[in-house]
Amino acid sequence: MIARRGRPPAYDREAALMAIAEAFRLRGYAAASLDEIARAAGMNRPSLFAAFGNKKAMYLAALEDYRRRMERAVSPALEREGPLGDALTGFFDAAVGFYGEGAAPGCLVLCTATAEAPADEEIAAALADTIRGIEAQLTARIAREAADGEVAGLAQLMVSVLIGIAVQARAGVDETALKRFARAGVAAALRQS
Amino acid sequence: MIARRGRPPAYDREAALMAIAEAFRLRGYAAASLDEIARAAGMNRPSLFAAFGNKKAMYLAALEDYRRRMERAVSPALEREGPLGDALTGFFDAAVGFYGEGAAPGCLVLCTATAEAPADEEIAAALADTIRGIEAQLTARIAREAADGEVAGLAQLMVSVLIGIAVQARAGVDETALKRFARAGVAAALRQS
DNA sequence: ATCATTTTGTACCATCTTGCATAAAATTCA
DNA sequence: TGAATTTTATGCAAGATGGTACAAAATGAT
Repeated sequence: MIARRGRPPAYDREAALMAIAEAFRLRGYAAASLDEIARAAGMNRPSLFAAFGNKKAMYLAALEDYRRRMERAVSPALEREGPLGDALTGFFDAAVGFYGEGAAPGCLVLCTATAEAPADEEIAAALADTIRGIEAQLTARIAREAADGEVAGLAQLMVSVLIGIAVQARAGVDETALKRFARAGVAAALRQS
Repeated sequence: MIARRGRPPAYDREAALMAIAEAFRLRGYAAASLDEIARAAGMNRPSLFAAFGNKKAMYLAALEDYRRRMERAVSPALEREGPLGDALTGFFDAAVGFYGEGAAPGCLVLCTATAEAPADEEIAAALADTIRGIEAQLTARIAREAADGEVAGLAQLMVSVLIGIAVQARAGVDETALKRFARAGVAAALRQS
């Protein structure tokens, strides 16, 4: 433990970042005020600024953090050995669970960054990177089992299923329906591959 | 033509509503200011309020109008007689074209209402209704050709492809890639049905 | 021509928002 | 104990925002 001088921070950076992400997820980027965010994080505004920079920097940090947490939540199921269909089903079940956590359902990136993307290059880049990252991970996993010519198409289809889950969770579709839907999608896509 | 008393309006209601929808699509609901909206519509704020009500009423009217225009743009291709695959491909091509129009790509409903849905019941209802409407239309068309047991799953998969197109268009994916992706999705989903 | 009616346009207000300045508080080091 | 350092907390300032009041303008009716 390195002894730092000065008054010690009263907040835990990881917990604060998660609370910030939750605040943005509940209200969207533009509608979330710094007062709300500060209250959610248990900090006051000057501390927020000192720790994370201005509102956009907070949002970009929240997007990045959320993406990492999402990956930690869904990767184990996807990377598990065994039939591709089981891995994909496990992946989507984990995603449904992850998107259902917290005060508001849906994906922070896919449901709030979309609103701001055309007006802000960095947010658009974060959105595009997140989708590309998901597609890359799905592609790598699918390539272990499927025929070469079908990998890209299958991966893109699975990306759409994930996006569909994120958006429909936001629209109020309950978790069991989303899981059933994911299973049907996987079954339809893998039929005779 | 009914002769109305008083000074005649200087705006065309349909054109104004379309401009309002475009303004919201470019910036999202919360970030779009009434000044921007008024400028886009070629009206000033008092006229805007008189014509469409407050900001949320404007947004709900824009969502409804956008949904109608979307339906007009994609229905003909979907309802055309012939192989289901061709109908679906035509539907998605039309959707890609529709989502690519205007100043910002992506779907007004699927890319901006998602941000506000948890904080506003009416917007959430508009989002859910739009998705349900699309699903119903796809279900009806698919039921004309596919086996009973597969209709629902196929329709849900196609809903996801559409949502995936909307979001990925917003993320900057170009139209040819989106159309290719839609074709691959249709092919994968219809294989051996 | 005058009045009633409806829309337009300017200006305005109250509120909220972002971001920061500044002083108090809590800690380490000498 | 006192100086240095870092965080917290109160509060403030500049600007943007949603919404409206009110007078001018443009039309139909009498």
